[in-house]
Amino acid sequence: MANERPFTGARATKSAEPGAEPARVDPKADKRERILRAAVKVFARKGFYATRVSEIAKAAGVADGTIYLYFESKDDVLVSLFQDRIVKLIAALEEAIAAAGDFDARFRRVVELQLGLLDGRRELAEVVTVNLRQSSKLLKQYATPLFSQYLEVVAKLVADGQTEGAVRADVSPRLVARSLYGALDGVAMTWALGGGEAGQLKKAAAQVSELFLRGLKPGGAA
Amino acid sequence: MANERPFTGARATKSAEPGAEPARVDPKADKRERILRAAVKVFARKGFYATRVSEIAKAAGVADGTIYLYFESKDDVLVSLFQDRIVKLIAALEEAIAAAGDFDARFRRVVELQLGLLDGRRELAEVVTVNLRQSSKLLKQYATPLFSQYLEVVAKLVADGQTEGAVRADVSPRLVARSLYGALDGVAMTWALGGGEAGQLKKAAAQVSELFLRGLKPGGAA
Amino acid sequence: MANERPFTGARATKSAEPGAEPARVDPKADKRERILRAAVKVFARKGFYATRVSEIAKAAGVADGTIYLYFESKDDVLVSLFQDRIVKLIAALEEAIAAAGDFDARFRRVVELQLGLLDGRRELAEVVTVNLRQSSKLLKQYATPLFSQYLEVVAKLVADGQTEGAVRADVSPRLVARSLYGALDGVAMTWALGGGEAGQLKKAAAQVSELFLRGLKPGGAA
Amino acid sequence: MANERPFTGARATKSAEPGAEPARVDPKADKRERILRAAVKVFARKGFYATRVSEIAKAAGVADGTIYLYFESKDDVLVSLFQDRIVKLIAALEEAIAAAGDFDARFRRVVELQLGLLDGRRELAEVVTVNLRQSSKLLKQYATPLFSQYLEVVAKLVADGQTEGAVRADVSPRLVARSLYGALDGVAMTWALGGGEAGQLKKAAAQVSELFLRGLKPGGAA
DNA sequence: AATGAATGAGAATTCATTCAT
DNA sequence: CATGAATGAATTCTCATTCAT
Repeated sequence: MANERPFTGARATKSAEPGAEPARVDPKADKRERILRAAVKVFARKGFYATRVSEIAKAAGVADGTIYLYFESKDDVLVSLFQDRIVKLIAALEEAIAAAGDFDARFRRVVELQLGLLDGRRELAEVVTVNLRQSSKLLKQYATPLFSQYLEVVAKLVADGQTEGAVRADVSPRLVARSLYGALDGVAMTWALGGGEAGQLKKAAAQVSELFLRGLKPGGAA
Repeated sequence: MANERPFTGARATKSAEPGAEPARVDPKADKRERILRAAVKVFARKGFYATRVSEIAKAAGVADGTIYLYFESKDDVLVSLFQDRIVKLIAALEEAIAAAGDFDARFRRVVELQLGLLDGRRELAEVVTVNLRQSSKLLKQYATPLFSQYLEVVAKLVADGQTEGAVRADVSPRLVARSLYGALDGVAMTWALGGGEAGQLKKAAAQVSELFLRGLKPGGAA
Repeated sequence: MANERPFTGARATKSAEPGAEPARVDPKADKRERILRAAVKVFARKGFYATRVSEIAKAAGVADGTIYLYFESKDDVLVSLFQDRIVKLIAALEEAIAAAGDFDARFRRVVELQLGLLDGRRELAEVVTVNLRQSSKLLKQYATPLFSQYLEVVAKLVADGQTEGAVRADVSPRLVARSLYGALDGVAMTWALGGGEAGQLKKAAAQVSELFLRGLKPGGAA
Repeated sequence: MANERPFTGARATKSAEPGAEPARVDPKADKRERILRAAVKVFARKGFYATRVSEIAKAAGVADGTIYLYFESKDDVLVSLFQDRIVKLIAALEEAIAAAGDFDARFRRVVELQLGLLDGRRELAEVVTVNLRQSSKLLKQYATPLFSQYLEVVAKLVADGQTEGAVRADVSPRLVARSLYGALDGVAMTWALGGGEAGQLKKAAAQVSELFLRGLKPGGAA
């Protein structure tokens, strides 16, 4: 029961990223990935707490003890899942925002990106929308900073939209970010808990984008 | 080893409230309430899984065993929390929607209602937005039907708005309901995990309403 | 919550003894045996229900959890004790009966065998005569088939005696088997609950054999 | 958890036998009987340990707490069952033995008496042969003296038979008593755990008597 | 006497984690 | 690196018993 580990990016993971592009996945990263992928499957089916470490091990085709060569603890598996994902997501969002286009185009890309990453991956979506809230440790210790960073990126986009005149001045960018996060999370969760049919999230993305963009447009009181 | 209890409103609680206003809280309901209130406090602080039944008992000022006179299990405490709340919420929403006013007014009331019920109750908000997703049993067995009912109510409101011509015909009412739920949930969660300062949720409600109402208004492509 | 396991010889034990003489006790069987032997001691002293699993573990020199690597439950420890014993007993009885000799000789061997296996093992005798009746599960689920098999073996011996003319035709072999079982059980129980002095059971065996053999002999109404 | 109470006939039972013949059962004794009768039913069905005090109460049609007005504890219910029964049995045996007749007649009456008291009462027979061995307290604290007394009565009968010349001199009366007890117990137990069909025990009694009487008869080595 | 709600000690079992091989 | 047997702390829930009514 290792407790109160302050947030740092470093963890048990011994895969000492040897710089360079990860063109060639080394066997270690390979096994780590295999474990994470197995964890997603099992978490989605049984929830974080009901999942036994031995089940993850079995699903990954490794021995129980092997999990601990790549992760500090069961919690750490979930934390890693979260971090791997959100770090990549933030990077992708920043890239999408940095690319050419007006506010609407950038906003649409942001929405599409987030739902697109989950479309066709029902299990991952369930883990992201449900299971990530199941570890108190993750929530209270690791999630906040990265989550705030995520919100900042979106809030920045909206604020820039205001500067450009593409967004009403009387909305709080941060609140829009929180609402958008929530809307996308809610849409993905209901999708995952329902059938999780491929393609539907992409379609939903267009509607959500439209809804928010119209909602943010200047002029004409509601 | 009573398992797989199909969803029914009935639970361990033996207090068969015979309608009428709860003018005179019978001691039983009183104790049940005390336990639920204590559970909210502890769940919010430690999360559902990290919460010990004995902690709830202590916080409620009863013996451990007493919990089991009113609830079937620890899970059932959370389930009850959820049910008590969502049943009341749905009723309140239906009332709010049935009251006079155009679509905009009704929509605003729906939003205000939901955030208003949480404003000033940080702990409850945290339980509702975070902890309710922590019991797999709740999620997979109890939540779905009631949650669907909730979505239906909101979707119906939107669909009626379309009939009235107050809402664009090209949005899916159900998707709007899912988005709105998510947005409100996201706003409440970030509020609760942040300070949870009283009054802020109410203010947020106005902005979220505005955002959605504008987003739903017919005419002028985004 | 694995329940209602139908009777099979297979249990938690993973040690698949591949026949052969146990010349080389594998560590697993070794530990299982250690646990069973410890259980006999503790059951005899405190009774099945008053015995704590932790007491068995302590007496066996293993951790509490280790018990569960070899047995499904506390009940299963008793069940295993019973099965291991009665299976061996039945085999030994069949062997004793198959060996040369007239009915009297075979009957005497059967009696000596049963009391001989307990003589000098007071604790085991107490467990067999008293504690085995303490688990309802054992009694109602596992014991019956094997116990019936035991009765059959003895009844068969008596029936064959009738064929040979060594036993009165007007007794029910099955009833004789039930009576003999009871008599031996009663003698062993009173012996165990009294001092359990070594050698006494053997002596009792001769008298009990004599009593039954004379009782079964044809001719001369009682 | 009242412990180590030395054996005395007195227990919680407040029904202060008011001398006189129990011609008119007072309501108190009535309720005590009701509870005992209910206990027999439940013990037979579920075993002593698996039986809940509340189940006995329910079966007896009284409140849980009422049990404790008539008995000190759950153990005491079983102990009382045992004592009530064995005291009456011993008295009846002594009476049967005191009555006119030769050894054979008296022996037959003794056997008939014991099996006759159980014939047609399957549940009682199960309780007597199985459940009475389930309370360590009963076994180790209360049963021994009364059980010894029972054995003495039978042993005395056999010893007297030897004096009369009706029984071989080379048998131990005490061992015969132990064997007979066991045989009757075994017959009754197998009867109870099997169907427990009425009438069969009486028939068995004749055969068991015959078996033992022939076995005890002097003359002609086995 | 009778009730039954409340108590709280108690115990079987689970399972994350370790570490000898 | 990998394994998986062993550990033992930790926790839910049960149920005999009490006692205010």
